[in-house]
Amino acid sequence: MSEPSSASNFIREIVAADHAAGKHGGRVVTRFPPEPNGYIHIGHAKSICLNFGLANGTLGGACHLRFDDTNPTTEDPEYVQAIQEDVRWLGFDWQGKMFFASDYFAQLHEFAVRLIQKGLAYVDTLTADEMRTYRGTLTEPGKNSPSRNRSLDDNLDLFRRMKAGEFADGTHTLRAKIDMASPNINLRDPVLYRIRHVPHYRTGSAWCLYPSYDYAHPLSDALEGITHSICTLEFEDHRPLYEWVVEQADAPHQPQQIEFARLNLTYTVMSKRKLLELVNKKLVTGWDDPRLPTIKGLRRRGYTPESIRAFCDHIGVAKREATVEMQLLEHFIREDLNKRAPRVMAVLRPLKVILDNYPEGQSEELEAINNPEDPAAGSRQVPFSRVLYIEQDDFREDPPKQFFRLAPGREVRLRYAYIIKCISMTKDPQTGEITALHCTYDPATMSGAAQAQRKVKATIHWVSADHGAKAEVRLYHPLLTTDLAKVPQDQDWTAYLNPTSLERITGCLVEPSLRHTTSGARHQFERLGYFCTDIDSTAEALVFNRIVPLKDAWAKIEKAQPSK
RNA sequence: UGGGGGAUCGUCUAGCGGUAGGACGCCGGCCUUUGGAGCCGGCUACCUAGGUUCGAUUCCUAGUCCCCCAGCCA
Repeated sequence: MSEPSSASNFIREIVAADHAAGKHGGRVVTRFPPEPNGYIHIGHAKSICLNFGLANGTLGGACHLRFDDTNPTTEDPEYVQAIQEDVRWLGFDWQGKMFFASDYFAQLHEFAVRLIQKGLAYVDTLTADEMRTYRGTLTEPGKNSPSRNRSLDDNLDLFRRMKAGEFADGTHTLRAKIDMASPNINLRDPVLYRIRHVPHYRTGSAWCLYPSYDYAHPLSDALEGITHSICTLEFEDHRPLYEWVVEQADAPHQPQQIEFARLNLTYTVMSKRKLLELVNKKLVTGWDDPRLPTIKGLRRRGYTPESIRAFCDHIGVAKREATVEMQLLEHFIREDLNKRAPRVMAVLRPLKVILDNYPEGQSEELEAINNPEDPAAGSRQVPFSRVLYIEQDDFREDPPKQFFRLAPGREVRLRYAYIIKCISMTKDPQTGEITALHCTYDPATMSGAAQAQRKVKATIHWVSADHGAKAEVRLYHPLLTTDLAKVPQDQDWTAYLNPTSLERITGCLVEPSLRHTTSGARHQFERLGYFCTDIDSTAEALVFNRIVPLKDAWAKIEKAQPSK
């Protein structure tokens, strides 16, 4: 597995230069600041790898995990728990540096009082609608609120009463006094505190006013001694506000905000709002639905943390908007699993094969290599007998050009076993569907035997009918039928959900060694792909998720062929 | 037509005045008891127009296009 390349990027360069110059006292402290209002996804993984990577690469560096829990109406401890699990599962350790913005509520409040005393904040009684009107537009300056020149004492008193719970939600806000005419709308007296008579999952009912992101975030960073506060592009024009807050509140330390482009992936959704919608509307089975790009989803699907880290290391960090092709993610899980996943044989869509010249009632154990990429993985025994199942796709009654597999009169090798020849087939008289193949096997061609050198064009996988275990296999296809960036905002994006994103195949047959597989185990089903035993799987009812198919040269050839 | 950002192969990304490189993808070939893996070769890019310079993807000027901002969300 390719280890973190620590490929350079503009942020790494800035941090390295600062570190070398002894800025921030030579320290490098970053943070991953999720809001606990949803599960994290691979876009967050990019940020996690960046932030932890930056800190880990520096002597004495640290990366904090900080929950940005300033909005109790949407946040939930379930998410706090899940996010911790996911960060840990990805392979990162915050070394005890786990914090909550809510830890700072008292200090944040003190900073607010100071801002009021400095004449830099005021209590406003405008309603939300009025405030919007007063804010102006992108091209017109805003107007000062009538509350803007309240006396210092009035402000202090009103703010005290806000905190004491004397006012209803929405009636008062604390606003920064900056510039209602600023061309940067974020500087038009942004709201610092709003009233919410809602209990907070951590602070209970201690507070009925909660700080806004623009106020809490920079001060939380400052309080923790964050040196480089890395966030996504949409916060770029909040930076002047970020700096204003830290400066004017006389915070102990000035962190540096740096923005980068968030990750987008083709044919999937990467917005918390949309993911929540999928979960709430039960359009997916949950946050861990294997079709989702959530960490929990990827994990259940069978992705390894190593593959996700390798992916994040290779996509780079820059400021231009980018949408990475899903194939790149798939590349990294294939690369990882090719080296470590044991091979087994499984037939997804079984076609019965009867070896007419193989003695009835007889069976033998054949040796099969566990992983040709890893000699240490050893080998196992696979039972062989007269009646087998092969993949329906591996037989064609009327084979097209370049089809090397089984067809009437043709020969093929059974993996780790004999060469067989198709003699005849039986069909369902009603439907015409092929129900079984009659073949003969050549005993001299046992895999590895001296006379086994005869060349055949294909080797196919199989499972012995009497020995195989039944299984359900779940195949996953892209969540969306289009790139959402192309869908107009006012359109219902769920119309572009792929109706066949989940394909459940029952009646699959897997080799007996898989009977005792445990959930989370990953195997390569030879010639098919990499599969992960699902948590739904039991000894009686095996369930596998396809993580990613193997590259399929034949599928490409077939697709390129003129349809006959 | 306010402000803030961004434009390099199909997709990501490097470049920091000196032959535009890598990865994925795609196309060939070799090899193969997985049409997998591996190996070899090829493919295609500097938004436009001027300027500075011996030399510009890089610096300057003027355009063009794309993204973000008018939540008491983050």
